[in-house]
Amino acid sequence: MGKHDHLEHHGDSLADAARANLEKSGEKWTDTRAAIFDALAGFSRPASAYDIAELVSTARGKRVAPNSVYRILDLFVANNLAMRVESANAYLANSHPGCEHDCIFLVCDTCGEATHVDNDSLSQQVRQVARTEGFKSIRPVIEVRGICQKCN
Amino acid sequence: MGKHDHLEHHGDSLADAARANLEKSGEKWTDTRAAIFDALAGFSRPASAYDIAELVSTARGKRVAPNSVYRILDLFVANNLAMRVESANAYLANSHPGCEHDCIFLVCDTCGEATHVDNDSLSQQVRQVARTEGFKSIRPVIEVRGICQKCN
DNA sequence: TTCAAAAATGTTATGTTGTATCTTAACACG
DNA sequence: CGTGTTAAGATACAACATAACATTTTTGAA
Repeated sequence: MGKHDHLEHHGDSLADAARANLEKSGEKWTDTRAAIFDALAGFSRPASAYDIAELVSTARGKRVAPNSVYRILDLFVANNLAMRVESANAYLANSHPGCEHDCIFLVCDTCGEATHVDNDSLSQQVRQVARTEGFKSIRPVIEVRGICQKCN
Repeated sequence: MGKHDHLEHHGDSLADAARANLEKSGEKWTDTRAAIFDALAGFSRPASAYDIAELVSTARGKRVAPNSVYRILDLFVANNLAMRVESANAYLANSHPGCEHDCIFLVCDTCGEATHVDNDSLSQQVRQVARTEGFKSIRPVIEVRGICQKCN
C-alpha cells in the first residue's frame, strides 16, 4: 500500500485510523475499500462516486464501477469514515474518523472547495428543533453555499 | 385561472402573493409560470422538476419539458417564491413569499413529507460561521433528515 | 401598423447522479 | 470438497440537470 502522499499530510495515518474504525465495527478493510478511501482522501474537494471510480480505475489499471463505489461510500458514511455533502452530491473523507460530529460544510460555488467546521452547539440546536417537531433518527444537514475567501 | 383548491388552504391567495412578488422584481407572471407555481403549491411534499413537468403537462394537455420547469423554478428560487430542498433534489413553494427567511427543512425519510421551520437565531449563527471563514454571498442550507412523528 | 429586438418558451441532445437486480469471485468453515 | 456468506462486478435503467439552439410571443419604437 505504498502511497505517494504529495497532497495530503496525514495520508497513511488517516487511512490507518479509518481502517481501525471500520474493523472495530466488524467490517473488513479490503483492497478495494482501501483504494477507494485513498482516492477519496486524496481529493481536496468533495468527490463524486464517478470521480472516485475513474481515479481508482486508472490507478489500479482495473475498472471499478461507480455503483461499487457507491456501495463502499455508503459503508464509509455509515461508519463515519466519510461524509456526504448533500448540496454537492459528493463525498469527503472524514479527517478525524474517531469523533462523531455533525459537520458544517462550507462549499464554494466558484472553486468547489469545501471546508469543514464543527460547531456542536449549533448542531445540537438543529437537532433540538427536529426533536421538538417529533422527529427521530435525526441526521442534520448543515451546509453553506457561497464564495470562499480565496475566490473573492 | 379558476382553480379547485381542495387540498391547499391558501391556493389562490398564495398564487396572488407570489405573482405580486415576482412582478415587483420586474418579472412577468406568465401562464406557464402560473401553472408551474400552482402545481408546485399543490404538492404536499417537495416536488422534483419532473414531478411538476408531468403534472402541468397533464393539467394543460400541453407538454412542458422538465428543463423549462427548471428554468422557471430557478426564477422562483431567485425571487423567493420557492425553495430548493437540497437533500431531496426537489422544490417547495414558499408559503409566505413576502418575508426572507433562511428556512430549516425537516424531511421524513419514510413518507417524504417536509415541514418547514424558521429559526432566525439559528440561521444567523450559521451565517456567522461562514462569515468567520471569509465566505461571501452566503446561502445557508439547513435541513434535517429523519423520521417524522406520523411515521414513528 | 409594421418591423426589429428582446424575452419567454419549446425542442433536442447529452451529461450526471443514483438504484435495482443479477451474476460472479473470494473465502471461511464444517 | 461443498456449502454458505460476503464482496465485487456487470448490466440496465430511472432520476436529475444542463446546454445549445429554434420558435413563438411580447414589446416598443419608427
